[in-house]
Amino acid sequence: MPELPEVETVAGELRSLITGKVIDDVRPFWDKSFQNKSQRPLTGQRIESIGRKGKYLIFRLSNTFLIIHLRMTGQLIYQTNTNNMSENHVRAKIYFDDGSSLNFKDMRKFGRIYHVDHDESFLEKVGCDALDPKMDVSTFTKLLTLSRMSIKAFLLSQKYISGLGNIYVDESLFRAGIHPAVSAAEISAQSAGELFLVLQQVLRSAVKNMGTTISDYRDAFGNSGNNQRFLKVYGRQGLPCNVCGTPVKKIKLAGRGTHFCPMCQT
DNA sequence: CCATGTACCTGAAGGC
DNA sequence: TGCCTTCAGGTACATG
Repeated sequence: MPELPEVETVAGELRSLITGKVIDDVRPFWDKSFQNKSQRPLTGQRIESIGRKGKYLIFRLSNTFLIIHLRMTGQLIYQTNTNNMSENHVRAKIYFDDGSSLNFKDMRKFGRIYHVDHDESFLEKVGCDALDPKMDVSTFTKLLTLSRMSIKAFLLSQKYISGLGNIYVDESLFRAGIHPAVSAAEISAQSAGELFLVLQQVLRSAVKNMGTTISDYRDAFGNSGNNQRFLKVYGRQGLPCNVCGTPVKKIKLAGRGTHFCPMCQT
């Protein structure tokens, strides 16, 4: 489920909801969902700030960090005594000393909460975030030349540039007019530059739309996103391309369902 | 280096 | 109604 825009939406909401709160307890209900890699106690630590790198959420605490990846179906729902929330699929709960809590719901149990001493070493293999100012046109263009993978696989791999997933890769390649099977290194500098601008535009407008909900994604209040209304190829297989009318094709590439217009993307 | 398959999980949807 | 297969926003790991 969640890619950069969805994680960014949740991060922004949690920033105003739980920054400054003090953790009373973290309780897992599915053991694998919470991985404690620190000797230090969580109880009594304050949430100092909330950040994000790629699809990872980073809670900076007084002494340690909580790092959360939602994988396919993870949700972080904020709960107070005044709102009621279904307890279905709750895999872990973070309790605060004011009685409120953050609920980690995850139907498929792929998501993880890590408690670690250092965030940077834990995330060192994750590439620069796609919306980080350090990622610019010339950096992106140079990165492409490093790999002969298909551009689809390149963008999905989180080690060069992070935050993109299956939906936004397909949407960006469509808007840039690039066939998903083209090898990254053989894309011209000119068209790599265009791709980068399109990529950022697609991500930014998805953030404005509070993310894309296909089925499971919900924000911290349990609400769906709105960006699914603006998808041009993802999930539109068999329907006419809204630029040229050719039916949108769906193939398997890099192990994932891949949607594209065979006419517009070369 | 790269592509492919499998594993991790649950549930929805489609074919028969 | 039920049974079976396939698929799903992600990633780690094994195998040629």
